[in-house]
Order: sequence, then C-alpha cells, then structure tokens
Amino acid sequence: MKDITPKLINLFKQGYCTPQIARVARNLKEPSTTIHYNIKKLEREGAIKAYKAVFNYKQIGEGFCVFVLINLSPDEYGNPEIIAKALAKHPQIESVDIITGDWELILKVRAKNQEEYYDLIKKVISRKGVVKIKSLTSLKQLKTEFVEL
Amino acid sequence: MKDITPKLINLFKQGYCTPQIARVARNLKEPSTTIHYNIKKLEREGAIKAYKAVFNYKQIGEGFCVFVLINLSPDEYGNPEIIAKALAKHPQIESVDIITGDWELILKVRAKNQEEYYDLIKKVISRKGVVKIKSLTSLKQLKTEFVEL
DNA sequence: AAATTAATTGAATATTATTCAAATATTAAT
DNA sequence: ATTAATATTTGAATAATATTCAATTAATTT
Repeated sequence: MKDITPKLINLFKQGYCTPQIARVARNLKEPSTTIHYNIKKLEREGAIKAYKAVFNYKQIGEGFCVFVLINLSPDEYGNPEIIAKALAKHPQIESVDIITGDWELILKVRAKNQEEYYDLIKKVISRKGVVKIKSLTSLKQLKTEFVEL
Repeated sequence: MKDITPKLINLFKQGYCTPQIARVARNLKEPSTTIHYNIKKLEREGAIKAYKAVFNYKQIGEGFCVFVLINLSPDEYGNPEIIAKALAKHPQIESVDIITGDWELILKVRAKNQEEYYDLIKKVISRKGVVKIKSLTSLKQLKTEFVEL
C-alpha cells in the first residue's frame, strides 16, 4: 500500500482546492461565466488567499489543540512581528495573532497529543524573546475555521 | 451591477470548493483515479469536513478579529456544550472551544469593526450563563487557518 | 490456502472550467 | 451632457477535469 493520506492532508492544508463554479452558479442562479469572472476578480485583488480543506482533526491525528498566550521580553515589545512571523512558518501552528492586553501573542496550535505539544513548546515556541507562556488546552472543539464539527 | 461578492464570500465560508485532483495527481506523481479514490475515502470516513476559501479578512470587511475568553456561571460548569453549540451557530464566530484553566470557553470572532463587535457582544455573546467576558483584540494577524497572510 | 474485501489503475464518459467575442453597463474625461 | 474609456455580463466553443466502470493487483480475513 502507498498510504498517500498524509501527503493529501499536507497539500489540502495549504490549498490544492478550487471553487465549484457550476455549483455556485446554480445556487445563485447566475451564468457560470459571470461567477467565473467575479471569482477570478476576487483572487486577482487578493481577497481570496487560498482554497483548502477543513479536517476532523481528531481523525487525522491532530486532536490536541491548544491556545498559547505569550509574553515577550521588553526588548521585543517594539517589534513582535519578527517572532510572530517566525512562528507562523511552523506547520503545526494554525494561527498567529499580535494582541492587546496582558499578552503580546496568541497562537492556535495543533498536535497529535500532549507529548508532541510539549516538544513543540520546547523546540519552537520557547525561544529568545519569549519570557512567559500560558497554555489554554482545548477540551472540546465545537467549531473551527467557520465549520461546525 | 449585481455585486455577488457577499454571496460568494458566504458560500465559500461554508464550502462550495473541491479538491483539484489532477493537480494533486501531478504533484504526487500518482494516477488521478488513485487520488480520486483516496480523497473520496477520506470524505466518506469524515476526515475531511469541508473544502472552503480562506480570505484576506481585512479586504472583505471583516478585519476586526477578537479572541473572547468566557466564564460560565457555576450552574453551567457541568454542561458548557449547550452554550458553546448555540454560539457556534453564529456566522461571525469562527471557532468555539471548551478549554482548561481560568476560563471555560474561548471564541474567535470576526467583525467589520469595533462597533459591530460590540453589537455581537451585547446581542449574542452576553446571554444567560455567561458571567464574565475578556476580549483579546488582534492588532495584527500573521497567520490564520494555516494560511500565512 | 482459499475467500473476501480493499486499493490501484487505464480507458471511456460526463461534467466542468476556461477562453473568446460580443453586448451591455458603469465610470471618467471633456 | 456627451463622449470615451473601462469594467462587467453573458452565450457559444473549446479545453481540461472529474467521475464512472471494469479489470487487475494487493491486503486482510476465515
């Protein structure tokens, strides 16, 4: 057997999907060429970043989900984007936001289990500039990426 | 003019996209029928919930993003899922998680601006059972839904 | 070891996206 | 206001793609 599942998941996380123009056209009762034109315009203008799959993450072995609150050292207050951008590169990190309040950054992280998450904390998230970390572990996900589970 | 953009955005948030089998096949150097079979299997098993678009939310008028921490009243501790599920129904709420720690729920919310967010707090999020709310407003989004911005 | 089930694949077909050109509508310029 | 330029809509033709089907191979179960 080949087991191309992990490869598919990897591709579909980045994109490798496309709008169903004919279906949209039927739904909106407009000619498919009109829909085509409008979608391409949205893509051209940058309003649409990607077309991708949303998974049942438990089922694909990424059931451990954590929101990570991060404090940066005073040296980094002025420019948290360097660290934020570096963290964003990591495939297990779903989202990275610079926020107001008691914490500078919030991450949404997906890992296989607690061990894998701990590994990520040690190897990726704990880095120069990060002085404090608080993990809010998800016990149950009701909705993600606008999709109800 | 018709301005079908909002309708397109609405459809693409839920789904209305599909995998690009031929492109995946080329990338993985496998026959497209093999890719087709494997993708359909993942869908059948429920591992893939939807295919959808990821937007530049600022550009589509949903640039105001907030992580909302919620405390429930002691009566609701035992069954936070009723409230969580009700909140998940709302289209402006991107994600709903039941979490460990000082707070029971965390939401990720997208609105046009602060006013619209305040409206959402009043009309949707403040409800029976919710006793405390803390808003962590996103100043800048580096990555969302696994897509770097 | 035999039988059942699951996965792979090429060929044929059905469906869909895309291109093109013409018509219409919108916006900008005079 | 009128004209010119630009943007959008749309049907028809074409190109590309997904899907079905049937046969082969591989994996699993009995």
